[in-house]
Amino acid sequence: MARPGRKGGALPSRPVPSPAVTRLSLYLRQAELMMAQGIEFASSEELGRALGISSAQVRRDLGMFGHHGLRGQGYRCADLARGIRRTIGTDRRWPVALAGFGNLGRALVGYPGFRARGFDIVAVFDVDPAKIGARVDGRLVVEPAARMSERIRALGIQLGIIAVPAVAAQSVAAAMTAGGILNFAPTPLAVPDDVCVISVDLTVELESLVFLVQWHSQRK
Amino acid sequence: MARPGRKGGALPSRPVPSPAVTRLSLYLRQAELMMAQGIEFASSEELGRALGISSAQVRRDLGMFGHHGLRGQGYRCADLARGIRRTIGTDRRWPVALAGFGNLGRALVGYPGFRARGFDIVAVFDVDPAKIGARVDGRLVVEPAARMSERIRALGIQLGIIAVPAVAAQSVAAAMTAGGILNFAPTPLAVPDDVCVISVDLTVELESLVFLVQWHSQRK
DNA sequence: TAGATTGTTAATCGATTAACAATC
DNA sequence: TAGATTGTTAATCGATTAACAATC
Repeated sequence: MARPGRKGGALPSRPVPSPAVTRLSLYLRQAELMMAQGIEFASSEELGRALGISSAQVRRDLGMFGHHGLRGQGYRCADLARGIRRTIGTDRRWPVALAGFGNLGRALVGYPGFRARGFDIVAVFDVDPAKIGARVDGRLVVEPAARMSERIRALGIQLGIIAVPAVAAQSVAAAMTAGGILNFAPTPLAVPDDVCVISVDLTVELESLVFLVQWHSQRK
Repeated sequence: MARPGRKGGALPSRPVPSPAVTRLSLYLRQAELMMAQGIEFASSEELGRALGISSAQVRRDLGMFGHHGLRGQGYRCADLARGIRRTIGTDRRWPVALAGFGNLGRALVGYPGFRARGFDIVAVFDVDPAKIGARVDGRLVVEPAARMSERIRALGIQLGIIAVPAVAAQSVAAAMTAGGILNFAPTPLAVPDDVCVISVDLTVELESLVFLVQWHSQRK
């Protein structure tokens, strides 16, 4: 989603098959959690309660993607998790390229949630000569941004993360010839039609929060 | 959204007055950018084109919050920026508390976009004795998480950021007695009715991206 | 069977778009 | 004035909710 947003606001990317996709990730996580707790079946009511989503919404979302439960019993957590992974496409691992090895880039390389969910950052790029050649996580080396396009092709990478300053983001995006880009730069990105962009804009989120806090306190 | 922010999916938080709020931040940034370029007036068409939003949407969004243009001329960038800041509540600075001084926490403290937009991280907390007492950014010291609640009250802080592991997030949220929480932990948060939560879930975003990439390539 | 819960329909709600009269 | 662009209406589109028959 380019959620102009939720999420984030990317420029040309395609129409999203609805917010249901985002919730699919939440159902997956919840199903995994319940499995780990030894729970075999979860009803739409239980899944929804844990996530703050109505049971009708849960059933509709899951049905929409062909994930079925058993009447009277609910959804088998193991099947549901496996099924959602297949729907999302994370029933295999995805190599990821990262552009920008600043504070945020460093945090993303070390983010445990990515690896645990099937994403491996396998290449890191920066323009800063002082960073190029630096060891990353003990297993990678920061490469020059000028090589990015070539390396992405060579490694068969389809996903990229942009964690560079806003002024550099557009040119980095142009060189990031991947199928999908997760953009953390606070700027809209113009990309070819066949590239999907999801933007995560930290300042926008914090500003939305401030608005909510004020709006909420005024209405009391 | 509690974006779900969008974004994300937070548990009890109130209904959001629509995605228009998120776009307000984008209009603000664009208006500031245009001002910096010496542009006095911007039409809804120009604002929209720069952001990938239709001109009708721009006019409706701005009108909804009482921001008016001049027929035949467009919106005066300076007035628009000032007006949106007032609507959002960022016509003043906001002190922010940060819980969790791991990789992500460190990146957020140094994130230039926050400071530039009126947010000052004025207190940082962690449970790890090895981190407590550490200098942050040359101007702060990591404080013990046990003191968080008390310190937030003493400093009059209304905004908090949670950047701790998922297992710890719920208890941290309970101690974070702020009006609004920006949650980076990949877990739903249950908070009192008068606390707003926006969740930013990095894994969910990357999973949505993978789904989009696949969906997009299948439809060709 | 009785009890529980799905899958799906119809109704509602909300957000977006198209169009154009108003007006600077 | 003529040209441009807003503000707003009505139409459309999409997502959510409520309800319940189907069925395990």
